[in-house]
This record gives sequence, C-alpha cells and structure tokens, in this order.
Amino acid sequence: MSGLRARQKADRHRRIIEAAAALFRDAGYEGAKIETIAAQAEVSVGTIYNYYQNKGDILGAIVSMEVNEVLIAGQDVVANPPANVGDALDTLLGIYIEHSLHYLSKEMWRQAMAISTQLPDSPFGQAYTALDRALTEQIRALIARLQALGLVRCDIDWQALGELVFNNMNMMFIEFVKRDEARIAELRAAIRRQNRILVAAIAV
Amino acid sequence: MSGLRARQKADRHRRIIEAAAALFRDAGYEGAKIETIAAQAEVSVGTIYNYYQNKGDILGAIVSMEVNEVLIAGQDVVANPPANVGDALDTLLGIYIEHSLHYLSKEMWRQAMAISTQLPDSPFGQAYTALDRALTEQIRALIARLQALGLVRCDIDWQALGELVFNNMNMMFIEFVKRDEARIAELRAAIRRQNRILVAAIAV
DNA sequence: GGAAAAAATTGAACCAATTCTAAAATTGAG
DNA sequence: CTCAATTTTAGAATTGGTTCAATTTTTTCC
Repeated sequence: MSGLRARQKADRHRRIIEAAAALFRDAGYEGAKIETIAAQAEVSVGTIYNYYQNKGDILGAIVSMEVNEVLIAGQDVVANPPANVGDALDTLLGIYIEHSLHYLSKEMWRQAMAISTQLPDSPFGQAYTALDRALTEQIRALIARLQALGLVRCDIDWQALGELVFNNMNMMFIEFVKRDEARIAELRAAIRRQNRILVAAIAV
Repeated sequence: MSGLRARQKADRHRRIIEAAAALFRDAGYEGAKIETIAAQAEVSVGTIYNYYQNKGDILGAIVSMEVNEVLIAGQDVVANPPANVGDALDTLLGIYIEHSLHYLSKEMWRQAMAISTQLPDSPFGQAYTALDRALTEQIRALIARLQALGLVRCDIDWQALGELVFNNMNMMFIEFVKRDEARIAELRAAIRRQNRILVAAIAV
C-alpha cells in the first residue's frame, strides 16, 4: 500500500507546491498560470487537479504551512508570557504579524483571504477557518494563563475577550495587506493602541 | 449636455443593476452570466463593460447602495442614542446587522468581501474600503457623543475604541456570512457579549 | 512472471469573463 | 436638417481555470 506510489505522490505534491510558491511570488497569484505551474512541476495540468481541487487550494496549502509555523512559535509565548498584560499580548500578536510575510507576499494573503470568504466550504476555505479558530484559541489560552498568573482579573470573560482581540488584529491585518505601502511597525503600533483600552480594563 | 443622453445612460445603469440584483439573488453571483444580465437589462455585453469595469463592480454598486442606506439609518442613533452605553452600541450595530440581508444574500456578501480584498484598487475595492471607514467613523461618532453626554469616561481613546468595535463586528459578520446556517440573533448576542467587556471598561 | 483491477496521468475540449472590431444608431451643434 | 462625434451593438477572438475520456502506470493476486 505504501510503496512506490506513495513516494511518487508525496514527491509530486512537493514539486507542485514548490513550483506554485515560486510562481506566486514571482508572477503573482493571477499571473501564475496553472499550465506554467504544471510545466515547472513536471506534471500535467490534469494531475494538478487530481491533487488539488482548484487553484485556490494550492495557495491554501502554502498558507496553512505558514500559519502552522506561527502557531508553534506562539506556544512558547503562552507557556512563558511576559509578566505584563500589554507586553504579553503584544508579544504574541507580534509573532503572528512578523512571521506573516515570511513565505507569503501581501498579494498572496489577499488572494488567500478572498478565497476563504468566497468558497468557505472548499477544502481551503474550511482549513482557513480552522486556522483562524486555532489562533483565537491560542490568544484565549494566553489570557487564561495570565488569569492563572494573577495578572488578569479573574471575573473577565476570557473567551469573549480572546475573540475580540483576535478579530481586531485580523481585521487590522486584512487592511494591512490591502495596502501595499502599509508597514508592519505601524500595524503593530495601531493594534497596541487599541489593546491598551482592553489592558486598562482587564489588568489586575 | 444633460438631455436625453444622460437620461438614457441613467436608465441603462438602473436596468443593469436591477437585472444583476435579481439574477445574483436568483442564480447566485457565479451563476449569473454577464450574457444573461445583458439580455435581462436589454443591453449588449459590450455595453455592460462600458458601464462597469468588471462583474465585481456591478455587485459593488449594489453593495454600496445597501451600506449607504444603513449609514443614513445609523445617523438617527448617533443623534439620539439610548441612555446606556451597552444599549447604544447594540442599537447602532443592530441596525447594521439587521439591514444587512435586506437586499443582499449571504452569498452576495461573500463575493463582495472577497472582491474587495482581492482587488483593493479596483473601483469597488476602494469604494468598499471607504464604506468600512464611514461605518467606523459613525461608531466613533457615537462613542464621542456618549462621552459628551457623560456616559463614557472622557479619558477613553474614542478613535481606537471605535476601530476596535467596528473591527470586531465586521469580523464577526464575515464569519456570519460564511456559514449559511448562522442566525442573526446569535450573531448579535455574541457581539453583545464581547462588547460587554468594553462597556464595563468605559462606562462612567 | 503475468494478467486483471485499480489508480493516476495526460492533453485536448469546454466554459464564462473579458476584449476587440467594424458597423449601426443616437445625439448635439451649427 | 446635416454632419461629426460619441455610444451602442453583435459577435468573434482571447484567455485561463476546469473537466473529461482515453491512455499509461502501479498494484494485486494467482
């Protein structure tokens, strides 16, 4: 069952993703023709559609890798948060934001976000929603941790608060990728300013 | 200059929008072929492209009408807000949300949102961003009004707070339109729960 | 080792948005 | 009323994502 066929399959997956990632970066998502990706990956167009339901799912696979890395990096912050609520939030969200343009260009993010709202039931659409939820859960976990450490009032609704913080950051990030000239430093500063209101309300 | 030609132009605009709106609702955005819209509106395909840059811009025109109506309705709340911070926010956001599915189906919203992130520099992309900003400004105005009425602490950063409230609502709304089975009542309840944290922090 | 079954690959065909072109219609100015 | 400018029109051409029937490769089983 897991012989030559499985190895070839994994290899083709890899080749397709690598070819697509290079072309998306190089020519942009729209500019990257399936035909070109196929040629670069040394498979046929039909094979690509055998591996991914549509063009968006190829991008989706790349985005998922990126976000999963970020989730791993975030675990450290949750485990050992700075001893100050504002800094703790800033550190975690900072990791998300600073990582974000590592593998993905703003244009790729725009496309990924667009596809995830356009086709919420496609494989990628569902995966993207799951990733958002995972990020929300991590922020919630951080807040719960800060509560356990006695840094956040324990009567605070950490679930609602986690959502609030994530939703705000995510929306700010969407606006950030929509403007090519927007800078990461300004994005972080704006989010810090918004979170300051919350921090004042929830810190012990 | 503004004789018959201008009237016919306005009339064609109207016919195209009406035909498109009906078809988008009926067959969905993807299902509505430009050819069919053209036939329904009694113009040619070329004429549609003379009036709108692309299919998305047609949807954009419909979305803009919807949001502009909502902005008008919101003015009343800002002028005469309920004498309670939580209720005031709930009333304003409630208007936005309750109106939202009046002319537009969830699928139309999904497409509109997708296009606005996918093509932020297209006519519709820019218009959509402007509408978001207008909604944010209205929320900010409400908060400033509540401050003036002595219901909100005056040391609160109303600009950052307005953004925070809008961003959270908008993100919740995006998730709402992504799930066909999601209900308006639940959406409002979730947003109320999140805003409760803020209200506790800012109310006098 | 070889035949039959199962799975995967291929590239040509299909579809809908968009663009383009040449002809026809409409308008406003003089 | 006539003419030049602008707009509309029909439809053909283009483009790129997606599908599909035929073929090839891999596996399974004897």
